[in-house]
Amino acid sequence: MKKMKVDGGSKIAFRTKSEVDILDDGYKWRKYGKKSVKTSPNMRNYYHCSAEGCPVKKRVERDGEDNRYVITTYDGVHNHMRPGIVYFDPLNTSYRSISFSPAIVDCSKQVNHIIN
DNA sequence: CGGCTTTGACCCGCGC
DNA sequence: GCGCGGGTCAAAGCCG
Repeated sequence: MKKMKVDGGSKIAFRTKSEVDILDDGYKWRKYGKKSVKTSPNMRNYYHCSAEGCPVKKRVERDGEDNRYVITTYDGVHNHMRPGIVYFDPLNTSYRSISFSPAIVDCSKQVNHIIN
C-alpha cells in the first residue's frame, strides 16, 4: 500500500447518478477514511472490501459540477464470492446484479471508463 | 455481544 | 530544500 501504480491492477472509474454516496454493489465495504479535496468542495470517501483476500479498494467522490452525480472508482479485483448474493444464473445473472444495486444500472448507461 | 462506523493525525512522494 | 496533497492507519463509540 505505498502508491497506486498502473501495473496489473484494475482501475475503473464510474459516474453514477445517485443521491447517496454508499451504493451497495453486492459487496460489503468498510469505510477507512474521509478526506476533503482542496480543488473541490466535495469530500472523498475511501472504502475497502470487508472480505479477506480482497485487495479491492473503492474511492467515492461527489461530482463538483453535478451534486446529483457521484464518482465511484474501483481499484483491484475481488477474490472472494459475493457475501450476500445468490448464485450464478446465466438466465438471471444480470437481473440479480441490478436487483442488488439499481443505481449500477444507471451507471452502465453512462459507463465512464477512466482507466489509466 | 459483535460488528461497523467515524474522526484525527501522521506519513510519504512528488513538484517546483 | 521546502511545501502541499493525497492516502492510510488507529482508537473509540454506537447501533442492531
